[in-house]
Amino acid sequence: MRELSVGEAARRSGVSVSALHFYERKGLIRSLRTAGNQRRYAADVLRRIAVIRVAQRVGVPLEAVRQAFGTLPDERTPTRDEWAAMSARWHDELDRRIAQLVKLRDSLTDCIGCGCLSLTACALANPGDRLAGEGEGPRRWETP
Amino acid sequence: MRELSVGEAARRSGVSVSALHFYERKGLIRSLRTAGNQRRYAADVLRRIAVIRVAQRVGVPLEAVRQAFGTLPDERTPTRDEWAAMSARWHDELDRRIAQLVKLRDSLTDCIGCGCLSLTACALANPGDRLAGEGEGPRRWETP
DNA sequence: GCTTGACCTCAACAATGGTTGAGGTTGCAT
DNA sequence: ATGCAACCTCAACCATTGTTGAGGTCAAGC
Repeated sequence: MRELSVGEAARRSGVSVSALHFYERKGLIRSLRTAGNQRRYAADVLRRIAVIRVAQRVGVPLEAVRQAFGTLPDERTPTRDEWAAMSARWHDELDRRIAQLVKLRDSLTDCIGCGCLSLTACALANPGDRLAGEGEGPRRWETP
Repeated sequence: MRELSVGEAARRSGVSVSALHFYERKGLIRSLRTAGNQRRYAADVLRRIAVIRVAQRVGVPLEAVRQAFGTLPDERTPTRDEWAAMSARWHDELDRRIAQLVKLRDSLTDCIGCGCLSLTACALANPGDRLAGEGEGPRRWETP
């Protein structure tokens, strides 16, 4: 069986049929149609869905995934190398997220020690690593 | 200055006034009111907001934060120990998220090697660590 | 005492990521 | 050839996390 119906794709990927419709509307996946207008997916749709799920687990919005998929060929199913390149980018993304969380966790540990949770020096209160406030942002909060 | 107006709280925490209103509606923060019905925040609101931001960065929904805040005293401002207990829980949560991401990243590395991205054995396709499929979920996808 | 900026409430709207339902069609098995 | 599950489209709806605007009030300086 070279092509998948929506139902099969849904069962095999673990996402709902309506989600597949939705992804298609958003340009994340693509379907061929039978004479009777029913969707038929090439096998690579399963990889795409897997990537979508990975992205969602790390908080990457679908629009970003769509753009990442933009580097894949549209008509033919991607080669192993093309997938590997995409995977490598996700790997880097994961690295970044992990580093961010580790930093966050360690900051939190420090904050338990110091009693703070919203100081200028506290990474918790400073998202995006824009720590040095430029006039705006959190101020020192005088401990009682 | 023992009490903060919305504007001050917003400037010092880095979130918008409308977000503060929103958090209050959702029961995440609490305000006293002046004779003229304007909000006045106790200083601990800044910590609460910091915690909210941490939570959001790791993908915890506000409702969960509200429940976590349920363990804090409602009337009096929390003691350092009470905050520390909360922080410890967040620390554990962060640990879990980090472990998850690391696993995800390493799985991805493996997948680059094996060329897979949606196999039964692949953690990427199996969120929530429910790896052993019980009949449902992803099936092996025969490599070409 | 008057102006001005900060504040109030309430309702509507926005983006994301879908789900649900109505109303109709396809395709496989018997 | 007919019945039934699976499919189709389209529109409406849902939760989350806010923002925007209208219409009105408060408070502090001049």
